[in-house]
Amino acid sequence: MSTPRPVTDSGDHPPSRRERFRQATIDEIKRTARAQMADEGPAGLSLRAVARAMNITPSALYRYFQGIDDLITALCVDAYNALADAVNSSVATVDERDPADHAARWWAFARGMREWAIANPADFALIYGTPLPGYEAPLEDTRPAGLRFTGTALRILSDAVDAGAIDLDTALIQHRPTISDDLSAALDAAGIFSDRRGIAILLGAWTILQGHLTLELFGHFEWLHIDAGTLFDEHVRAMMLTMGFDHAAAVPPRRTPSATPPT
Amino acid sequence: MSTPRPVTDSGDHPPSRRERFRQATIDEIKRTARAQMADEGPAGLSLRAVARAMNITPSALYRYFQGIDDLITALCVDAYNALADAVNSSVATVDERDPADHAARWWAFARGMREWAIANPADFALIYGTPLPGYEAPLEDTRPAGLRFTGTALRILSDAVDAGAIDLDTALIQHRPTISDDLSAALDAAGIFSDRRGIAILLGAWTILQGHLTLELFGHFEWLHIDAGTLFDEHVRAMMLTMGFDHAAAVPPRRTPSATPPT
DNA sequence: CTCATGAGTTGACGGTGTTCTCTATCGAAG
DNA sequence: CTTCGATAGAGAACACCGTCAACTCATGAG
Repeated sequence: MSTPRPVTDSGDHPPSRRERFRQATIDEIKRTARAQMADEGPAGLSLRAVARAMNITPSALYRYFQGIDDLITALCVDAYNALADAVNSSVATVDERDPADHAARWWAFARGMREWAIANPADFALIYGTPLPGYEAPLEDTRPAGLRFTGTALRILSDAVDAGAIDLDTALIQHRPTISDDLSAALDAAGIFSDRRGIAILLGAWTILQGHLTLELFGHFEWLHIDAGTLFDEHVRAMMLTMGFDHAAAVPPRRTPSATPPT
Repeated sequence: MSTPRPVTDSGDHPPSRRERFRQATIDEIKRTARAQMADEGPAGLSLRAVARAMNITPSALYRYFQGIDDLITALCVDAYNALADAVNSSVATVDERDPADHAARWWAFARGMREWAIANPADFALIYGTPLPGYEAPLEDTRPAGLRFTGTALRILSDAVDAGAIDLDTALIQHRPTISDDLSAALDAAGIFSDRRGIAILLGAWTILQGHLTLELFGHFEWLHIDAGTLFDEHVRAMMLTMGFDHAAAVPPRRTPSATPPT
């Protein structure tokens, strides 16, 4: 489906000299594009500017990407993976201390997401902000990477429910959403969330994270001169109470003092 | 500050023939620009395309707007005002039935916002989505319109607290955010929310609305094949419980059956 | 009637994504 | 070591974009 891209590799046994150079160029293009995106947002990305920064002709980029849409897709996949890596490593530091502290795992997940978003605002905007004008993400390339993040959240919540750290009956969210048969079958196969209320809880949590991060990163808290970090913690705390977490009252201390992220 | 724009009006007593024509042209430009924005999002707006649609030269537009940024600012202000009008009229229909039903007022506010956002996704993205690449909104023009919306929410919540429909002590959000002295003074002058917990409650509600609407409008619920309308109601319901509303258990019937908005 | 002011056009500049044609180099096969 | 196909890149062109300067022409006020 997406293979008409000009590629060198026929077999994949040893990365030949040419293929290594090719991969290095692809990496440099993506790196340059990300740097440019960081300056003026995802919509400010420009093939010609990337080429200029690399001392290369714009048309030369077409040896590596079919066009700017293809480059954007690659950046989207990288961003999804980077976000998933960030939250996974954040949760992992809890796991190696006490894998049974499910509330701490969720805190690590939420804070890990925020820290990644603040460190990489352009990537966050790319995947969770306004869709780019003429661009439609090819889901067959993008979805797997995107589901890694969702999967981590799903696993944390599912584990918490199984361990009794979340009591679905005391959760304020009691909705059982109707979901597609595909997803339903996938969940049953994975043996998680046979109680559909978990889906609603996950969606509610996602909504709050998305809401806070878009408001914060897109500058809507600035005129309030409010401490966004503390506010985020309060949102997570309230969210955990509505989710049915048992011990959510205590906000764990923050690793980094509440510094305003550089805008 | 923003008056070097070429304007005709010296006095404002009778709108002269010229000024009427001028205003009509301005309206047509904004209408054309909004139609174009609706097609391919805020970042897809193009002065030349607007001029083309109006059978006019691009440079002619500079008689009416200093540049594309100035046009964007005008569209932002219009969007803020349209949103405020939408939620105000939505709340007004409740008020003329029973102004003391504070839960119903909040429901009307929330649903009014969603209905407006679904009907005008480009305008929503313009003011609450990813900031446009080179554009920085001039706050002195934009803020007053933006505050109309905030003010409506503030008033509904304040009234609800005063009437006892919201019990701040039972709210899950107990945070008292530190806010700027300006805002603090303004609140005191208006005699609302001397209890700062109300601010946190307002911010929490705003976060959920923003989160749900960006997720829904930017297409992140599509692969779930979920009923976004029902999900929204559940989010509002849970939100009202965390806010300390007393009778939030019942979701009021929807006026429009949950039809998927045209994408 | 005069004439400044407004609306509008024309043409240019530098920027953008994209495509086509051409050249030089690399790497492997003979 | 030579040959030759594949690859990387250059260059020019096209249509689009925002913006500006100079110019024309009609309007409306004195």
